[in-house]
Amino acid sequence: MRIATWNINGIKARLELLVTWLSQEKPDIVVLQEIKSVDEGFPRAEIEALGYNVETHGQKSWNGVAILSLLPFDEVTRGLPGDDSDEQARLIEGVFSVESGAIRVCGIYLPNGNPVESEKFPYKLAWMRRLEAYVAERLLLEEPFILLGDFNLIPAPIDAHDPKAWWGDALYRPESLERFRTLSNMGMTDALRATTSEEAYTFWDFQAGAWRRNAGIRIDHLMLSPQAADRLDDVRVHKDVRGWEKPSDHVPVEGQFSF
DNA sequence: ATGTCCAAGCATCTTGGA
Repeated sequence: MRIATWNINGIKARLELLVTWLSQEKPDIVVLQEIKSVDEGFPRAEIEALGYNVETHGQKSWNGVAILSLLPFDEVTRGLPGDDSDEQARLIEGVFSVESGAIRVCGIYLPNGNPVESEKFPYKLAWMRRLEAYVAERLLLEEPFILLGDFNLIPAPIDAHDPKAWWGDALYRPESLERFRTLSNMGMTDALRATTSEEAYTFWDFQAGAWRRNAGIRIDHLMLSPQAADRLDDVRVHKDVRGWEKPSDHVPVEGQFSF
């Protein structure tokens, strides 16, 4: 089974790109971030035409997440618990049946957190604390649980072309990395790093010729419960998609599993 | 030095967000 994450940066502007990629790759499950659309505005018919079941958790203008799946959904959960005043659409989870039982796939768009001096940075850290509580509950289920998406976090120096330039940014500073490490310490495995110690960027800014200079960062991750990590075969970053017509600034990252 | 792109609105540019 192939399970992918992709920050699409606007579903309406990228529909053609997404349809091309889905038709070519036919992944089983895809989580999308930054759909920048309300649920009613999501172009579900075009994606359903490719055989996908579609569940969205959108909002106007910003954020918004979705799951596309060739398998039918057994359950869908929208939103991260822990703060009733939080109206940002950043989490959607689906449960699917496979031969060995159930798998749980949770797509997230973790807050960017910049500028660090603004209220956005404490919101990011608080969101990550809430995510830890959520993950702790999921781990108790002892099922294959795949937490994937745009984490807006650079885990280590190898994950940036110019780590010194990023140090201090909300994506790469001690408070953020401490929260990310906590997820690891709880038992969630960084799938890409379980398969390679090579550079593997997933984002290249639209600005400053970042793609041309390969000035990328790795911020899109698959984090796996032990039961999911046991079934991981490989991880593939679809780097070539960044060079396609009218690309997103992120590329798809795909985990291959023996489910 | 700055370089880009998307969504939305009392709109055809401006603004906020990344």
